[in-house]
Amino acid sequence: MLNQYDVQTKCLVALDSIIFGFDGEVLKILLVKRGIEETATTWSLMGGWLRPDEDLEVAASRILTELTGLQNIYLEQLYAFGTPDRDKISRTVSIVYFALINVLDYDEQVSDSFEARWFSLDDLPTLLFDHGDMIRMGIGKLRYKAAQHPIGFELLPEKFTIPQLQKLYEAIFNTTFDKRNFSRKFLSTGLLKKLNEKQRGHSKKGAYYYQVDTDKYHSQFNSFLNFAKV
Amino acid sequence: MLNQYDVQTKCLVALDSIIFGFDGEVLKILLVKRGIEETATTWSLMGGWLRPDEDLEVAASRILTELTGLQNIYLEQLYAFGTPDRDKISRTVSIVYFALINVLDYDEQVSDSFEARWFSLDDLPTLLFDHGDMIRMGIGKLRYKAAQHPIGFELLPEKFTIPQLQKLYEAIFNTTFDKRNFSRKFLSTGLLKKLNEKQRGHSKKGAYYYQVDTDKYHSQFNSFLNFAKV
DNA sequence: ACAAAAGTGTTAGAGCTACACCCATGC
DNA sequence: GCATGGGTGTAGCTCTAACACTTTTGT
Repeated sequence: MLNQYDVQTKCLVALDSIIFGFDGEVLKILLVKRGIEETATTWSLMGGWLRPDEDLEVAASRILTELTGLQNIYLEQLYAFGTPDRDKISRTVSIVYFALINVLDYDEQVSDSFEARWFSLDDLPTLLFDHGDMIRMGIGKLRYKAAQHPIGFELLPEKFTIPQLQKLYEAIFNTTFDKRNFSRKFLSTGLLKKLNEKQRGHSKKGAYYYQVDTDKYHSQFNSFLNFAKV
Repeated sequence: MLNQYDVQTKCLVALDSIIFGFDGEVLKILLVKRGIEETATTWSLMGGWLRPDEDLEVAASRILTELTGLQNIYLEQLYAFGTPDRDKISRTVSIVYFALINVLDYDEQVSDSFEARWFSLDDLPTLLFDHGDMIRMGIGKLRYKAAQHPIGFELLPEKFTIPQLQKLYEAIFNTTFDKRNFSRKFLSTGLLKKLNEKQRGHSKKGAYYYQVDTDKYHSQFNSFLNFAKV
C-alpha cells in the first residue's frame, strides 16, 4: 500500500475560471491574452497557480481579480482537468471554476487596465491547452443548470425586464421561446417582484422592471421524480 | 504576472472514490481501513496518489482496484477538495470520484482479500480527514442525479423487479412512494423491457423481471424549462 | 384458506403547448 | 397615425397525485 508521502510525485495545481457574461443580446466569455514562456501569446481563461496556503476557490478568485479586476464574483467549481500532457511544460492539474455576470455591470473594471476581452460564444479564438474543452463543458453545465433552476438572474442587472430575461435564456439555449409561455413560467415561480417602474428608451411602450425575491430564490427544485420529497 | 513554472509550489494530488452500493434494502458506502503514518487506522474512502503519467480517472480507477479488487467501475468526477490543512502531513488536493454499483454483484471480489467493508449510510464510522464532507456531497449529487434521470439502474442487477427499483429510490431519497405512481412513472419512460420471467422466493406471487433498454437510456431529459429544446 | 406481496384503473386538478390580438408610446 | 415592442387569455392536452381492490401462489 502506498502511503508514504515522501515518494509521491507532486504536481502544479492551476485554477482556471470561465466567466460567462450577457450584454443583453448574446452570451460572451471573458478571455485574457497570456504570455507563456516569453513566446506565444494565446487567448486563455483566467488562470494561475495555487499558493501554498490558499483554498482552491480563494485562489481562483484572487487570480480572477489579478487578471481582470473583477471582485466578489461567486465562482462555482466545474471540473478538474488533469490529462498528463495537457500542459507540455510541466504536469499540471487544473481545477476549473465558472461564474455568470452581467457584462455591463463590470465593463469598466475589466477593460480599463487589463488585457481581457469579451468574446461571443460563436466567435472564440484559438485557445490555450484544453481551454476549449473547459469552455464546452462550462456551456453544458450552464445550460443544464439554467434548465433546472431559474439561474439566469445572475446574468442580469438587479432590475431587469421580462424581455431581457427571455433574451438571456434564448442566448443560453440558442433558440427562441413563446413570450406568453415564457413570462407565465417565470412569473409562476413567485421569484419575481414587479417594480413600479418601466424601462425607457429601448421600446416605445416600455417594459416593467422586475427584481428577484431573494428570500424565495433558494428553494426551487423541479425534478424527474416530482413526487420525490427531497 | 506569474507564469514562471519553476517558482510555483507543487502539491500532492490524491484521488478518492465514493462507492455507493445497494443490497436490495439499504444504501451503503464502501470504506477501507487505511493506516496513516504507521499509527492510527481510520476508515476512509478508497484513496491514493496520482502517478506522473496517469490521467485522473485512470488513477482513481487503479486505486479502487488496488484497494478493493473492483474492476471496470464507471467513475464520475464529483469535486476537488483542497483546503490547505485538509491533510495535516502534506498539502494535498484530492479529486473525488463516485460510482454506483450493486453490492451483490461484487460482494465476493470485495470481501475476499481486501480490508474493505460496506457501511450503511446511517451507520458510518469516524472518517479520515474531510471524507465525511465528501460523502455528504456525494449523497447530494446522487439524489440530484437520481431525481433528474432514471440513474438508479446502475445500482441494480441486470435483471430487476419494479419493487426492487422502488426500494432503491426509497433508499436514495429516504422516503416512500406510491407504488402505482412509481411504476407508471418508470414504465412510461420506455426504458424498461419486461422479461418473461418472474422473481421467485421473495414473494409468493413473484414479480416480473425487467431490463434496461440501453439504446434508449441516454436521451432522457426533464427540465425546469420543459419547452427549452436543449 | 389465508397471508403476503404484486399488480392495476380512475378521477380531479395542475401545468404544458400552441395560438392572435390589443396596448402604450416615440417618432 | 403608424410602427415597434410590451403585454395578456384560452382551449385542448398531458401529466400528476391521491386513492383501494384484485391476483397469484407458498404455506
